[in-house]
Amino acid sequence: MKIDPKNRADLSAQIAKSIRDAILNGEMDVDARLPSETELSEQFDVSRPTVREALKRLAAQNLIRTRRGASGGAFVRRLSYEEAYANHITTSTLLLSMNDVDFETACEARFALERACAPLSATRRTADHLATMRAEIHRQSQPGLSDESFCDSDVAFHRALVDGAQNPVLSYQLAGAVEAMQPLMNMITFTQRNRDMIVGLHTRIADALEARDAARADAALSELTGYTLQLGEAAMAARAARKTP
Amino acid sequence: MKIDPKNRADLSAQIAKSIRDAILNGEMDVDARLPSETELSEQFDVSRPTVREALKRLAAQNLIRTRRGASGGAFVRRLSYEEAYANHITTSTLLLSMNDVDFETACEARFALERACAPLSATRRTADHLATMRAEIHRQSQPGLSDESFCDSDVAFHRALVDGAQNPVLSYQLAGAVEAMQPLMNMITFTQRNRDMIVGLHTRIADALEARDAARADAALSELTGYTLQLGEAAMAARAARKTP
DNA sequence: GCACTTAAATTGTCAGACAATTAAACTTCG
DNA sequence: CGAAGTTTAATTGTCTGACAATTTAAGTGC
Repeated sequence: MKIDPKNRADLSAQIAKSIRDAILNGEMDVDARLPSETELSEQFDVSRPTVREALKRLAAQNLIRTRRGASGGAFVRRLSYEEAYANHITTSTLLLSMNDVDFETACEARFALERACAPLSATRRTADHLATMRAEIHRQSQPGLSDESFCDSDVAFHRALVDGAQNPVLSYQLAGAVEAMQPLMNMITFTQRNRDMIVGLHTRIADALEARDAARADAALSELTGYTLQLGEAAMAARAARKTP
Repeated sequence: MKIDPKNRADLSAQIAKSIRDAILNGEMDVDARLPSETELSEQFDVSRPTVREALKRLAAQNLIRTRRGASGGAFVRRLSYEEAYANHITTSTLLLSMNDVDFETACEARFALERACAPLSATRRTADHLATMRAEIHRQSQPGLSDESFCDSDVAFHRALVDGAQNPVLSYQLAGAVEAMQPLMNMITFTQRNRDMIVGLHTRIADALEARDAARADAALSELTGYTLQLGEAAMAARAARKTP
């Protein structure tokens, strides 16, 4: 396949990179079998544990899967949407939490992207998408719902909105923005008045999509953006005040 | 830290998951040191190679970094934007290529997201962003430029547009959509007439952003969307015709 | 007090072995 | 001959023990 320079530093990382590049460059098709660990160790002139560490790196990125037994081995794996979603969401969440992204920035990004989906969703949403949105609105209206469940439902509502655009690439990119916001949203305490307001806006969005009215959907989303921003800033201010009284 | 159930299957994956969850749940702060490999192997009651495979999985996801020597070890790593970008882009590219996403879908997603950035970029773009865009426009006008270089420049132009929104979260999410399109764009042969048309639209976008005119920017982007779609479909049709003559 | 040496801790790598799993080849019996 | 069961070979998963490389800290001599 490919060899390493004389550089004897971080062998497993080098080997992993070498194989990863081969996959990314399309030199290996989906479901192609990699050489066995023993063969790889001979090819790269390293020990089997080192090869194994390299393969585990690739497995961690969902690039390969392994099977034991005769005619087993490591195989190039088709990256599914579901896995990519999950990966994207954890990375986005981590990125936001580790880099102290402020609520305003995350919120702005999320709603800007959602508004990009709205016109497409107005055209293409199915009855299923609408039903999901209505169901989530109903759930959000239940009294005694915890803040966390309210947020969950909020995410589900917006996910349905985005999925309504019927563009998997869009859904994939949006998932990162919408889901990664959740930890930040969870810091907010939603009073009954807040919830009523949000439910009202959600209803307006659903109504607009039902009527296939992109402009009205956009207007409601715009209002929701402003309102969420307002709630978030109040929550952040309260939080800051508690920390330095 | 945390232990495994009696389940003796895929030990290294289990251990990796256990540690990853601890990091994601915020149980370990950035730069916190994990126990040494020997300690971990005792804690989880497995051998050191198994622990090492688990750690390599985490390293592959940029969750930890390791240092040799006394007071070395594995440390929780702050995920930087640059790394997350790179990760996001390779995943997006792989996802598109492995799942045979058609040009239309990818293109639609990309421009929908870009149009979401345009209004913000019109408000916030700096002279630097404008300068980058102008420079790339100039580069695109050079005669004798290869198709690949033209695409590179196109990506750089659009990246500047997105960065102009001054929202790192937005830039991060957009990077996946814009860069992942490149392999698809590279299938297109850009004639001089195509290029003139695109350069013209780019100029209109840059002019609009310079004038901080969101509506004009949006209009130009909309036209560019249609034109790119048209080029792409022609290229895909030609490609299909070549395959089955 | 400062430069140098030594020691200790830790990851990186290696070699060889055995267990677990799987598919194919082989054998046996109806 | 065919089918069911058995053996065998290939491959990954794990373990043990060892040594090398690297880095920090402690000690030592002047």
